[in-house]
Amino acid sequence: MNELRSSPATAESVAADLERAIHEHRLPPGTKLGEDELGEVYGISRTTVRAALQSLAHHRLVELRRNRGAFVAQPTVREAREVFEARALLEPRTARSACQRMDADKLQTLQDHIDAEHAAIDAGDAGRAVYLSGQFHIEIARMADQATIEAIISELVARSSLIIALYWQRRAALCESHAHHALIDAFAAGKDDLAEDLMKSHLLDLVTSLDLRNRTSIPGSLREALSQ
Amino acid sequence: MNELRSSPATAESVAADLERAIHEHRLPPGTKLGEDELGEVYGISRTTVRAALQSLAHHRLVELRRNRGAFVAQPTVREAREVFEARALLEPRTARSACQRMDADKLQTLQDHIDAEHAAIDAGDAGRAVYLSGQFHIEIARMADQATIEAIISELVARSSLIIALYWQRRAALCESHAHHALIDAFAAGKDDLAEDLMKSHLLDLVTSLDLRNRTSIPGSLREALSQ
DNA sequence: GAGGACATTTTTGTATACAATACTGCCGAC
DNA sequence: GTCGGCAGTATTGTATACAAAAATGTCCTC
Repeated sequence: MNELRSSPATAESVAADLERAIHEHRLPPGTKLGEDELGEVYGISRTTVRAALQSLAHHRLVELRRNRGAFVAQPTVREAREVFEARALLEPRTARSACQRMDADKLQTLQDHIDAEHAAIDAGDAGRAVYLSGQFHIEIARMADQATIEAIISELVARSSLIIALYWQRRAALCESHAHHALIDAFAAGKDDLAEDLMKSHLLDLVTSLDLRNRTSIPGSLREALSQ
Repeated sequence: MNELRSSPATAESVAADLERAIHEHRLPPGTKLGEDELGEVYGISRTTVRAALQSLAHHRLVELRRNRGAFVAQPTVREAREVFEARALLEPRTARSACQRMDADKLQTLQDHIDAEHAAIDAGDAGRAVYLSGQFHIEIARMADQATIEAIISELVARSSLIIALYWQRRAALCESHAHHALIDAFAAGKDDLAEDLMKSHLLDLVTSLDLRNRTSIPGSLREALSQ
């Protein structure tokens, strides 16, 4: 995406670029992220690449194996459950707070998000739709005016994106935006109790839409290659 | 602490060492962490030091200012409130889960923690007492068998340690261990509702024991120097 | 022909050298 | 006397070079 930017890429910009690529499933779980390769792509040295990879590793988006290199993380079934457990503790109450601080501008921002989501779905860009769907949750946390919780949710949303890439069973791609619509309605009506409940059940729906049976899709990329 | 270890220090060990030093308030908020200086102390190059500092920066324990260097973080009053807001969302429910999975071994582990805490207090080592007090909370999260939530709480506890260093008003140093005792009792009795409530009020007590008035102790070290 | 050991190659881990940026002290002008 | 600019110094940011580890491919032995 940024191969030919004028100023040299920084560790932060590379990390952001990679994070987005992972988010949008252009870099699927298990992908090897070679340092030389990335350095060549972005026109920077391995030093800077390593800084970016370390940053992503701290967010659990890439796994760093000693003397082996960096790989796009492959959350286990257990991790998947845990991430949504954590989100279930944080997001409903955060949605309530956001509802209490809602105003016309914020409502419009959320509406724009949903519109962009729909546009991505219509364009057949599922990866981008997932990304935007996650951003919707982060935006709500931001509106709750809790920067710390927002940062935590951002991380969990990013990991959720990986989880969706691994465990999503394509049944109804549109159920999500319906839930998001309902949330906006609750926000607009100022019904904070409802917003909290909607978020709670929305997250529950998300988990149940995943295929988290204890099959062996956990470990390395070899299993995936064998199953093809 | 590790100046004369046989094998060379790794980025991880340096990060752990620094984290502990920050935890125990041996490195107070605002302390400059020069790369050359640290490299000399641990007998490693700046490359490794930088990796450790970046790791700590991701956990918000140190602040990285571009072309300025690394400093032990100085959470603002706002951040302090936010950190405890997040803990209030996560820890009570986690204490409940831990209670439901409690057994004799785990109870003993928690009791040992408290004993160590008391020993540190008796020895006048307040820094270590704060560290152990934090570990108590992390241990509970671990017992809830939620690695993801445990990691989040670990980060919040570490930041809480900085907040305590900055905003703690020394009144009753022993109120904490009393709350921890009460929690153990609830665990032993298997009263998960009580455990959840106790954790909730314990966190509330912690916040109220801080001096979070909007005084100007926020920004750089200059303000602190002026007030002395 | 199969298995294991060794050498090769590739890739990461670490240190060092250079460049860029910000800070400190000095000097001159107003 | 104070303010503004300028040079020197120190520290971080980045790149490159070297060392170590792991993976792979080849060859020899059984």
